[in-house]
Amino acid sequence: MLMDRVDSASKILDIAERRMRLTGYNAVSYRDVAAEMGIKSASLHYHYPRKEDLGIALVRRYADVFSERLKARTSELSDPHDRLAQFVDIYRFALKEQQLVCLCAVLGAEAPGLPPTITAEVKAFFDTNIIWLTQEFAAAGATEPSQSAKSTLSLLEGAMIVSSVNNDGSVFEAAASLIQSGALASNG
Amino acid sequence: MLMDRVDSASKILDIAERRMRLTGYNAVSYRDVAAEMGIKSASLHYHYPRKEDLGIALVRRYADVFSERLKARTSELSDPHDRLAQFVDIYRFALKEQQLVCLCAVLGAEAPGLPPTITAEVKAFFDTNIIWLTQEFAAAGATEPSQSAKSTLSLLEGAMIVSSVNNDGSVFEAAASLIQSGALASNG
DNA sequence: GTCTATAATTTGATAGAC
DNA sequence: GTCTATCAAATTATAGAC
Repeated sequence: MLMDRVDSASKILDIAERRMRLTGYNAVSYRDVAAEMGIKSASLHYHYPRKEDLGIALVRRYADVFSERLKARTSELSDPHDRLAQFVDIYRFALKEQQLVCLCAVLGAEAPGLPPTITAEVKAFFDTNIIWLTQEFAAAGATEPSQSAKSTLSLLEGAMIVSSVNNDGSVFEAAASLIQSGALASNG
Repeated sequence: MLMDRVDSASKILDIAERRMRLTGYNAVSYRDVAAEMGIKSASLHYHYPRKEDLGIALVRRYADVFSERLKARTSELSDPHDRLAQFVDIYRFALKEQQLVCLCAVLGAEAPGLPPTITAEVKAFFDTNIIWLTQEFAAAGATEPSQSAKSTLSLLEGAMIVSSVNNDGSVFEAAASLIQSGALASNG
């Protein structure tokens, strides 16, 4: 029937991503990921020879999925305010529905201890986010679009962590409503 | 001469804290900390039998030092705006002078993978911060002091991570100036 | 308090059969 | 692509001498 057999490589990424977003890079082992998949750890090395390879693939896919999701949600919206709301909602969905913090917030927090290639991918994700946000704030007429963008990203990433640790969704919602209020569109 | 011999227990905390703020909990080993101190890892276990004990002591001291520092900086200030500026400046000092992210941002990002006792200490740090900030925003006449407090903490923690990964101090400064502009004192 | 020595476990990784 | 088998290294932790 050619059933729902997703290829192993992407299933590995699914499991590893979820675990890394919960516990960080170093707490995730090949054995644990393999066990959750129902295969042996040696088989993981066939797909991702070194752990660094897995990490890079993880962040790249994460960034790609984010970009596609953002594009899909905003392609038919022209109002920067509406587009920004979609940006925020992607983060909200991850935290509320998946109960997961942003992968790049987790890896970013331990960045100096990661292979530099992985840190570079995390930085690229942040950069892409800031560029997108800067364009939106510029279109919205913000006085300092770049500063608004940096603060918006920082606020969302930080709110995910605090909200997660404190098990208090109101932390994220405070951040989300602040962003959508337009308070970040004017300079400090 | 009774020279500057700081007791081992606190020197261990100094080294372990710095390393954990760079790489996270799991990347820090007793051997590495001991090597940096010039002693053997077995000696660390005399002071902190289990790694969990070390982690708890680490976060507790971090929270205590933060509280004392905040008190010292604000005890003679009555203007909430000035007091808030001191709060922000403690975070700024850590990032700019020590080149370190907040310990609780790092541990918070990997919280589900830590011993629950350590996660509880991280949560306590966030709670204390939010309570202090809420009082200040209330005194400043904010419409929703609690929401302002949560967003302020989230913004600072997130800005430290993004600023650190991107090696871009302007990320933190954008957050700092936003907070001090009073933009977070009104509700979304 | 620090040492030597060592145990028990986990980890990332490889070789080679199927 | 997945397996068995195995390895070298690292990790947390303990026992007991000094």
